[in-house]
Amino acid sequence: MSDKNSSKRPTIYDLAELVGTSPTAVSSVLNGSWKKRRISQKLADRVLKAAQEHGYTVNIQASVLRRERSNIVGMILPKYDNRFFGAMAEQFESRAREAGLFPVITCTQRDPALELEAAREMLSYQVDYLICTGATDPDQITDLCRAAGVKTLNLDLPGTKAPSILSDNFTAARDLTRVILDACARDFGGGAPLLFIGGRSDDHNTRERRRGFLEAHKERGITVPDGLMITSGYAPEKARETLLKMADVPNGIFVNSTITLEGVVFWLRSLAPERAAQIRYGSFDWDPFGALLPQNVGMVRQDVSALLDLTFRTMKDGTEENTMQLVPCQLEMPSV
Amino acid sequence: MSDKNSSKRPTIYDLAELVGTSPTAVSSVLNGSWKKRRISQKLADRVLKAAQEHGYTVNIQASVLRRERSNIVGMILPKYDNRFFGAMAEQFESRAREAGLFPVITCTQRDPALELEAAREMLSYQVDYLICTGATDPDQITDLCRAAGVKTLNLDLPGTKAPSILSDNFTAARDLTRVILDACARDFGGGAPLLFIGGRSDDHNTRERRRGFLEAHKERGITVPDGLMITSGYAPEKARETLLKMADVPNGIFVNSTITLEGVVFWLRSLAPERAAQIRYGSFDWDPFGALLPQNVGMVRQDVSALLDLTFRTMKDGTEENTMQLVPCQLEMPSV
DNA sequence: TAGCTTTGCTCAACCGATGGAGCATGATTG
DNA sequence: CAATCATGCTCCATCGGTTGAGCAAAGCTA
Repeated sequence: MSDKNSSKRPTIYDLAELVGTSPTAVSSVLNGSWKKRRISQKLADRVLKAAQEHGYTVNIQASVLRRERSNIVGMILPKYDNRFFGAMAEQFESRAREAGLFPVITCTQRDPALELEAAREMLSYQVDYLICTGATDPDQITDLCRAAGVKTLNLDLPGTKAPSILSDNFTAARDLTRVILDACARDFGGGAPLLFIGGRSDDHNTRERRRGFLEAHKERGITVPDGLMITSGYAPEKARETLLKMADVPNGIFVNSTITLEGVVFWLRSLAPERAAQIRYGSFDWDPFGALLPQNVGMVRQDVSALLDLTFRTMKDGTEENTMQLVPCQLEMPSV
Repeated sequence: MSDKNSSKRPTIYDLAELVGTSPTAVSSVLNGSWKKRRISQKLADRVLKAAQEHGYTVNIQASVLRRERSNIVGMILPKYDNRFFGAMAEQFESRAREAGLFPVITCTQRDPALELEAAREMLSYQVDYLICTGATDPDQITDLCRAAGVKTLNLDLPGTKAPSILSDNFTAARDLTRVILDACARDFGGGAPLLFIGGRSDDHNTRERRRGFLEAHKERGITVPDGLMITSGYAPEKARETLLKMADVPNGIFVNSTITLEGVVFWLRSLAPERAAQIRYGSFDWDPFGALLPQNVGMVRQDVSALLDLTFRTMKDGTEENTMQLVPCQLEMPSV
């Protein structure tokens, strides 16, 4: 006993011996099933006291191995490098805990191979449910998990084989575009059409935002040439290089993510102040500092709470159908 | 067999039956110990093929339960809401994977109770090692883990009972303070002493930064009144309220984190442009957009790569001694 | 060809928690 | 007073993978 305590964690067997009872009794006291098992209050108290004193923590591996459900919920996330994903991670964790579940998050660097590997790892952990956030190829993950009897949900990017929950990209993009167009009209008496920069043309959100972008132009009878729709990735450097090489950058820019915005803003810094003053932009995705930059006229802020509310509700429902639920975004305007 | 496949994941027993061999052989092929166990290449190939075809993934719970080491490394992190912690999380994950370990990260909202709960949860997962990042009370966690035979390491905030790895807060703060003082001297011909805002006076990093701040003043023969050292937390709102209430805000401000900077910048926005133009600040912690705000004269960027290099090296060493290793920071100046 | 080594595999115990089945008591009922 | 029931516990198999021990067959040596 004492030698065990010295370096190893106590198990229910150690506690049972200490208290003078059976491992089963200890287990049932510690996992809360003791009333059903007709363990006396007196014994329960003694077990709890011993557990407390010896710093007992359940061995999840053993527990999960034996049970049918693990109560572990997994989330895969592309990155931790912006406020949206950061908030998703934080809120996912706290909601899961509230629901008595164990959250496990892993980040996949927007790499399809890593996404699959991460999904496999989650299956290894015996997750009961997997939330795929911003996955490049969510259907492949859904297939993998379904084969293992694990339900999945697509968050922020839709798939076709499991429920999807996403922001209403179209409407938000249209509204943001209107705001940028208005700002250009107000400050420069023109400036349309705008430039659309960032994202990938094969990604659903980018397509929806582009649709909203075009819709706002169409409303005003403006046509947008193909050369003004630049969707060659989210990377800041890409955006910056593109802008540097571009002969005629429009006055107004629709930036498709805060990560891309980094590149845009870097480019802006390289311009002569007079030229820079002739630029207005808005971005899809919110950042507290980005919101305060001088030429910024609006940012779309995704509603993380609402997205996760819906996510947990859908998870509890247990739906496996290919449904798509949209959540409105907030449009944040500079409070100048 | 077939009915098992329909909803459940295959186990080594299923594969053994499929291939016509023993579970032991399957296990050893799949975990790489088969050469030592003198399994033939031929059998190994057949097992691997079957595993591939049936989408086998190991049950980590079972595997870890039996082994002495779990290869799981835990990290607790206060928040995901800034670039520093985001980068720490991403790089920790990728380095752990490179080393063949399974990373598990959880965030604790700067809440001491949650920190303890998270540490307990990590023990439940049988982590081999726990990295406590920015923990409020790291020693308590070290005690808890040591009782369970698990080594810990304190990252970013030091403890007294386990190795600590942190940024050289003193030097970086002194250098940043010099930069702000220089900017004020250049732009306003004075402006000293500066205001120090953000952080907690009971937190080691804040104390070190304050020491560097005072040192830079002392070099120039400037004394700083107590009223200019405001360390009532990191929250943006606090900083903003404080500044709003303050009678005489100095021209130069040392902001102790990007989170606090949010409050400072918000306050700046509320000033008349002429007044705002009379302010210069620098911040401890880097943010790409924060770096571009007009009155910003410098940001301290912690060297995440170096911090994690050292962390993994210390982890491999297995030291348990109370040592403290410092990593220099980078000082990023606006590239105007 | 007996005796030894190597090759290629299987057996069975085990990790820690869980839950169905079961077994003494003591209390209650007809 | 025997039969029934409630109480308070214990026994044991089990989850899936790992590992030390062991065993049969083939190869090699003297």
